[in-house]
Amino acid sequence: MNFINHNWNISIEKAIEIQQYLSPQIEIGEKINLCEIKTVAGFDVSYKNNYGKAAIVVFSFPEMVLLDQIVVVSPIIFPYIPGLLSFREGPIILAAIEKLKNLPDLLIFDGQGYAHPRRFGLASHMGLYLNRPSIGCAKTRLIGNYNEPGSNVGDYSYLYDSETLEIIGAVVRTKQNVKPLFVSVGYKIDLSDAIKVIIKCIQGYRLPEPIRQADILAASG
DNA sequence: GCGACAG
DNA sequence: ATCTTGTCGC
Repeated sequence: MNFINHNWNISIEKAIEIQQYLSPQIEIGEKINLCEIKTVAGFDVSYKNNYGKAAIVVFSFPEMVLLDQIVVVSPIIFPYIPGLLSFREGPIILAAIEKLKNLPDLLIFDGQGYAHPRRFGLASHMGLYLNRPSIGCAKTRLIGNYNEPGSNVGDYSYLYDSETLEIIGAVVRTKQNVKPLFVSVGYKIDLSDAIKVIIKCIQGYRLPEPIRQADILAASG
């Protein structure tokens, strides 16, 4: 077993080991400029019994015109363990990506990126694995402390590691009077740009459109 | 030991 | 994530 292309059918201990080994490789990824991004994709996975349904929805950027969508159903074996989500959803997400004709320029995931115990959440893992810029966009917090962000769309506060006080992400208001989103760097993008992209993807709802549409698609029949 | 804990 | 009805507010 090598490392970036590691096996997915592994033990919990091995999964943690892989995260610790791969996490440092996130910083060697050269950051991209937003002007290079022409397409963005949103990912989501729904569950039913022992099966998962992964959905990918691709939009042009920054125009936000729907370009493509994919759905894949497959058995899910790895359990849900906070901090190890990528080992549960990674396989089915990669299977769905294989059906895309073109890999989008930027990938947005429903979960954390850098705002993770080992700085290697779902978005970071997928971004590194696919060598593509990625962003973590979660509906709830996994780790970290923060103050409530302002009430206007676009307002945000920082998410800090509770022990080191390092900035690990941002808490972004994407809709007035609605709970904020937890945005963090995935791969090859800085936090400032990640926040900008998420805001540009907001089309009147709490969730950025790529994720919102993927949610709807994964939840459908 | 107790509480927290992405989806 | 998923199980679940009505209900308050913009």
